[in-house]
Amino acid sequence: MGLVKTEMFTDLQNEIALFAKVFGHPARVAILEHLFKINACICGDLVTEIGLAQPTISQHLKELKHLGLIKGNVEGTSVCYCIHKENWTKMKKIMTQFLDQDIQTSNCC
Amino acid sequence: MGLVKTEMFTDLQNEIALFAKVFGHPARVAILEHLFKINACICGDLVTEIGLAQPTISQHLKELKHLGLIKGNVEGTSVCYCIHKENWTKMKKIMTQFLDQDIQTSNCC
DNA sequence: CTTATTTATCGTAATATTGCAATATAAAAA
DNA sequence: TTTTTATATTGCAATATTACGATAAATAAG
Repeated sequence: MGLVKTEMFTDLQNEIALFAKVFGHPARVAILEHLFKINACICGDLVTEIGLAQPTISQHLKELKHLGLIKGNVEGTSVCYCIHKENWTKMKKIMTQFLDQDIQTSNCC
Repeated sequence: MGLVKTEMFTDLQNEIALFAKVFGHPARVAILEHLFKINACICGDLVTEIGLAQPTISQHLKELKHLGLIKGNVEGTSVCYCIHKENWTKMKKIMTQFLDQDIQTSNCC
């Protein structure tokens, strides 16, 4: 099928999965790391920085933007992208809570 | 293509993406949450707990096990699964470092 | 040994993702 | 206005993922 049955899960579980999915590609990880490193917003430099074709980068940027993790600012012919701080912080809270679940002493294994 | 060009990225970027990808499905999020909640290891109860078919759950468990995040213990005809603590902690460190990148004041956006 | 029980594997259909060439769009420069 | 530059969109081929029925494998129970 290739079709996720989202209706079987809680909103939070689906939200965690959506955030995780967007981090599930190294190009998007690289894009985000670069946006963090180059504090000043970067546009098409990402195409040369990452090694992928321009349409591919554009598509990855679109997904990151769609989830609200980055924002883009049109500057002439180019577009300046940067991290959407508030949304990043919100996302971080959700993901950290998931990762930080208490590991108690287990009975088996 | 549907083919990720992993060779263009660092080992760390690929590792982050792999961990994130496994969290990118709500069923696997639900499985992990349940394993954390039910401290004692759980086997096929996951099939009834989550609503998916047995082969589907088995497949998701396999992926989690393959990444080392859970381990399974055979107990008679059933298998007891639980969180692999050490590996979970290692993973958490890597993911947290990624999520905790410093957000400096940006120039645009 | 035979039969249940539980989990894993195989095979396959439906859908999603990735990557890029070609092309469209939009704004700046000439 | 025409041309250049930068980015987005479209269309498509290759591959990956998801889900599950059928079935295998392995152990327990009778």
